[in-house]
Amino acid sequence: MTTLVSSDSTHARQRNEQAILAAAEQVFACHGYRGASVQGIAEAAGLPKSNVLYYVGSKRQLYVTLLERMMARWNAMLDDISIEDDPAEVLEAFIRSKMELTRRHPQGSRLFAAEILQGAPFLQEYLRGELREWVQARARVFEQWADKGLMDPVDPVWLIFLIWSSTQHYADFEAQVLGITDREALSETDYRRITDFLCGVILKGCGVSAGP
Amino acid sequence: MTTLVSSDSTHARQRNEQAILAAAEQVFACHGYRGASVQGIAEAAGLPKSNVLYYVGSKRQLYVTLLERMMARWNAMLDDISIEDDPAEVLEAFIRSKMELTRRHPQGSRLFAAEILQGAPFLQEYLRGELREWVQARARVFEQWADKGLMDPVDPVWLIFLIWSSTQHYADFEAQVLGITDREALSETDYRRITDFLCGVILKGCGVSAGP
DNA sequence: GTCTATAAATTGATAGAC
DNA sequence: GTCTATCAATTTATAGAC
Repeated sequence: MTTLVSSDSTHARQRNEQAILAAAEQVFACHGYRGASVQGIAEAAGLPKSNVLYYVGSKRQLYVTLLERMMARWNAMLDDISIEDDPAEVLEAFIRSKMELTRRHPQGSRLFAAEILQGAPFLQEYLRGELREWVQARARVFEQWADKGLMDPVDPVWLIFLIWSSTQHYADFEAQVLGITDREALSETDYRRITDFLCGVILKGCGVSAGP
Repeated sequence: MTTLVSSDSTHARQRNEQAILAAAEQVFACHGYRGASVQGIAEAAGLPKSNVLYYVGSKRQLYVTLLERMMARWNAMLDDISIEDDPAEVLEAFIRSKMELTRRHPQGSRLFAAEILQGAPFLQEYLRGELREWVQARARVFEQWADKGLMDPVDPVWLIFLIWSSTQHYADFEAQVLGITDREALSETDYRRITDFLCGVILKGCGVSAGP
């Protein structure tokens, strides 16, 4: 009995929470933390405002939950590398997985951008800790590749930022991309072509040739 | 007499308006249109809220004024090119002037990013009109260069987006860049090195060799 | 769990004293 | 020109009926 009831309410809870998270990601991405209103999120989720606050506690908690979900997606993308790996394979996989994150989670990507844009008040710790060490570990590998003549001696941190920025652009500046290219949306073919373009230019640009 | 008085008030007006514009650019860039409050802008400008509204009319007018100022800076950067020009020179000048815009006007660049992030409600017309034609005109020149074998046959629009995104990144994601590189600010030397890096990788990456 | 009502603070904007 | 006082609307959040 309790099982049946709690099963029903659990389903209702899960369904509502998912609707709220999706709606909130869109609204926070569009207007930033301060610009987003719980009212607006509730309307986008098709629920009364009170229900939204009942489920998520507060606007602040909701925002943190969304940031954490986006960080989890981001971390799932970051696999380890070593000097023995092939530079071309690693850089290409790097670009492709980052672009896939943009394509699959454009709202989350924009939410992340809005957070950084306001000075990253909620993500300072993550940026200066976890993420910084990840970047520096990769940078060291890139430098060793350059020492072995496998790629040009470019600054590895600027290279990582180049990959991040050029892929992130298609989420954050989607409105500009669509306006200039006169599209309603980017198709999977568009994404494939853009990714191929970025792989081609960036790999060639830092002197990495195709794998063995 | 009238001249003297109006001269004084004109100076006061100009001084206050400049303070308001600078403060508003910072606050709008940080929190977006909806997230910014006239109160917050007034505090940043060191003026009472009423005075801000007295000078600029309304929050909306202030925002539009700032967008127009940023568009003017942007347009001042966009010089014409033709098939006779040297691809290496043009692409390098393109990257350098865009990076200079980022360096000189980081707040304005972030304001622009926040506007696009929310779907460009105020800039739709500009994006689908003026800017789109400018991009397509350049794209045609790039294609003719590729036909003449002066550069690789890459999609010119994706190439323009690559240049825009990789330079814009150092304004929009400044908080991330500073956090990861453990800096307080980017120095002029940093900007020079990043610009050199981007010129090197992008020009080499699309098969453009150094000028004659 | 769901909803209405409401509290307490803040929003953009204006009126009017000085 | 500058400021205080104030408007109506909206903000986050909670209390309590059902």
